[in-house]
Amino acid sequence: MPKQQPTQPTASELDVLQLLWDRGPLPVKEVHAALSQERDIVYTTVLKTMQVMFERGFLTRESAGRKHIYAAAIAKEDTQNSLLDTFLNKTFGGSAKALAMRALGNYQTSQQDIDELKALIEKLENKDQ
Amino acid sequence: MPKQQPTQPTASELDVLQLLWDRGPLPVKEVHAALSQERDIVYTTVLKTMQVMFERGFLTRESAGRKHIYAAAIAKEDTQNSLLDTFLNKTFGGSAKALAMRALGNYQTSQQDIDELKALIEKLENKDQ
DNA sequence: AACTTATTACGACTAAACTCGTAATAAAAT
DNA sequence: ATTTTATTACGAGTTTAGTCGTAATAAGTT
Repeated sequence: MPKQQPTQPTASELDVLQLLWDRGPLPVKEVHAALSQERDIVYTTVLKTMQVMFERGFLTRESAGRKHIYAAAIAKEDTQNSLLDTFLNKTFGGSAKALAMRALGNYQTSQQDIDELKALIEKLENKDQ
Repeated sequence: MPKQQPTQPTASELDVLQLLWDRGPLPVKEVHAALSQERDIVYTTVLKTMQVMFERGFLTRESAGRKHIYAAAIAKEDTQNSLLDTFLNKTFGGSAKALAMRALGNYQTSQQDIDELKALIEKLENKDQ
């Protein structure tokens, strides 16, 4: 089901994508500002990363005066699905159930989370038969 | 909850670990034989990988005549938990529920899987209150 | 003991991701 | 028009993982 992109974004590319998915198109300056709050990183490093991502087709951009405004060119869900597929196979031998149960068992779940999960399971159960 | 190991195994180190977790302690020769069925890989590449893993503390070994028998030194569940934690944060913004639902939605689930999930959710619900 | 073979040890090469410094460019300000 | 400033472009260095070839070692064989 998950659509495999030609190549997957790397870890630091994913950092950039998360930002653009969250906040919409941004110039390099703002991406740098945001990432700087998390870790030490120089402006040109972010710039270079985003230029490479543009070449790789992960970002689009448009000129606004002297600067470029970059936007995510790949969908958040598709990208997550692709990464999930890889991770699932490498680490959990492809067992979605094992992964799901571990995730739920290891972390807090609110009552609302539980309700959503119940609804999903209901749906899966009906789909099956 | 997931115990963070000093460092995490890389992709090809994980291949070795999966084998040792499945089949118990093995000499390099057998690990190479098994991995060769999946992809082209030279004996000394596997040897080197396992030597590095030994230095990193991921494997133990004991001498048996001229050869070494290697065993996994880190537990499967702990390792999966650690990798899951990293992946969850990087790719799903730390939302275990989002990850679980996506995994379940994207892949086939048997009736037995569903039953196990229901049981887990039941348990979570009771734990919460 | 010399020879063959199985295995390990070691070092070097490659590729990818990441990083940053410097140069070039283009806009804005004087 | 010249200077300053913001931004991009480019290239090179670093690190990590992965790969493999060759040399060394130790066991088994003749």
